Amino acid sequence: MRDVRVRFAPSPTGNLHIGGARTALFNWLFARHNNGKMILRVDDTDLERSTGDSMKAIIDGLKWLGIDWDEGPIYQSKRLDLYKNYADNLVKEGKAYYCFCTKEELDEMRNEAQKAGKPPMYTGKCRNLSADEVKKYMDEGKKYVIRLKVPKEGKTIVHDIIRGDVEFDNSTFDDFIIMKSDNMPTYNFATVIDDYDLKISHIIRGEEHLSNTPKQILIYEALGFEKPNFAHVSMILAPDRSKLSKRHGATSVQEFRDLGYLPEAIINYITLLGWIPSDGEEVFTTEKSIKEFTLDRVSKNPAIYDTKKLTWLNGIYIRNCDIDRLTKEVIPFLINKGLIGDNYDYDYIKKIVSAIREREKTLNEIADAMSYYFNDEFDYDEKGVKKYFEKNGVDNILKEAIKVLDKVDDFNLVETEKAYRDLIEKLDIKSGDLFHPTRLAISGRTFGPGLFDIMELLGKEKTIERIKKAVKYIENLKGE
RNA sequence: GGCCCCGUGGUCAAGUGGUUAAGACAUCGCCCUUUCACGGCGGUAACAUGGGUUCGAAUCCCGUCGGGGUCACCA
Repeated sequence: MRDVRVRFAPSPTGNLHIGGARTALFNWLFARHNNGKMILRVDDTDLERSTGDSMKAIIDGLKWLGIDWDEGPIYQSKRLDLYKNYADNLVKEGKAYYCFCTKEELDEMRNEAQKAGKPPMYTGKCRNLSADEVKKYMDEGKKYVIRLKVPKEGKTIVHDIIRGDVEFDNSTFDDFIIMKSDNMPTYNFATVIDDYDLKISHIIRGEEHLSNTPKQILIYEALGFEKPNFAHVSMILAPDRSKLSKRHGATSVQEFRDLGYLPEAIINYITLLGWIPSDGEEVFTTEKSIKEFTLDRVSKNPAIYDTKKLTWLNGIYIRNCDIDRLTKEVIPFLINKGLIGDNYDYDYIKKIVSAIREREKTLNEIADAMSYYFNDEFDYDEKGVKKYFEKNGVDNILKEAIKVLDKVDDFNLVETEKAYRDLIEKLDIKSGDLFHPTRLAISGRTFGPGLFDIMELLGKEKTIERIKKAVKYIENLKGE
């Protein structure tokens, strides 16, 4: 087998969506598995729609995910001479020809074909123009494109690693354009030339390109190039089985990042959309997928992405994440929510993160769950109030709690718990009668880390202050 | 519309002629527990459909239906 060289070739017309990310990932896994090279190429021959911002977004997205490349980015727009030369040669060899048809003429052709109930194909009007005619039109300065002479008979077969052989009848293709009138190559033409020029061994791309592949093969054959191997990965669909778009919520890796997902969780998840290790274990490192990744194990079915599973995976990665890294990841979310400013106490935040992380699934959720550590003004959970604060005698229990907590000198997890346990015994109440209202008083919530963890983190002063405030609140409730 | 791809529970997904049709997420119930989460145990739930081939089909063939893609001087 020749050296493995693969490429990811986005067109810079938007950000990196999860489908593109998965295509990049599968290329990358394949390259790394085979000790091959990964090449990043930018298919920017559409001058109208290509933007630098979008390219930057795609590169950022890839880097953030940890997908790197060995060569590139290579911009097609900077290699125009290459395409032009090959196109001119094809014309010289009689394998392609100049076409001077105008947009209006083409539209008319299409309309007539439609009327006749035939597919809207180019009729080959300029296919047999004489040299004189060509010269005449050229001299007149008429705009032209270059079309490939497609054989009218025979079949073109795509040998696809994932799908097997796929046959196409050549009669279903017309003489398609390879060079546009602005001297830019069309996608199919530029792709073939670059893939050849860059010595790409395996073209791994989305299924939407499968129908284009026979055309590309026709170009390979006209040019006399050796063909690469093809593998078309199924598409990722929205939950309603339609094509992914903005209305389906987060679809780009940037959006998932802003929602608080970790890159390794996203990588793990999108790998799972079409591939699974031989042991069936669904949580795995990239080392493992690199080691095991082969194309013949890639699924043919289109996949619908399910954020629930992504979220579950993210929770696992959050729980296993290095605490310093996790803290650093959470801080921007905290700042964003206005919970902390630029001068923050890193060690304090780290302690809170470590108390909270195991019950949250995204960085965003962690930041939300941390609010009461920084913010004294919070509302009590409504259901919690009904359940715990409106119970007879809670105010007295909490008053007793204040007294015992006040006597705790070393205000830590062990000592506060000891004080509480003693109080429960003394008052002869159930632990929940004290724990639940206290939790609500100091955090406003009915769930969260262990009660004494919260107390220790909050410190004596704030803990007691908040319980006092809750007592007042409860007395107010009774007064009404 | 022509051509092409795909069709196993709500979702991902094992399975390649003989299985009680795995597993994971989600969902439901129970257990653990000061709460929530984690974890553990258990439940509900699938071979799109009709014909073949075969002793025997989720697995092979054909039709139908459904979904998707593509047919541009977009990529």
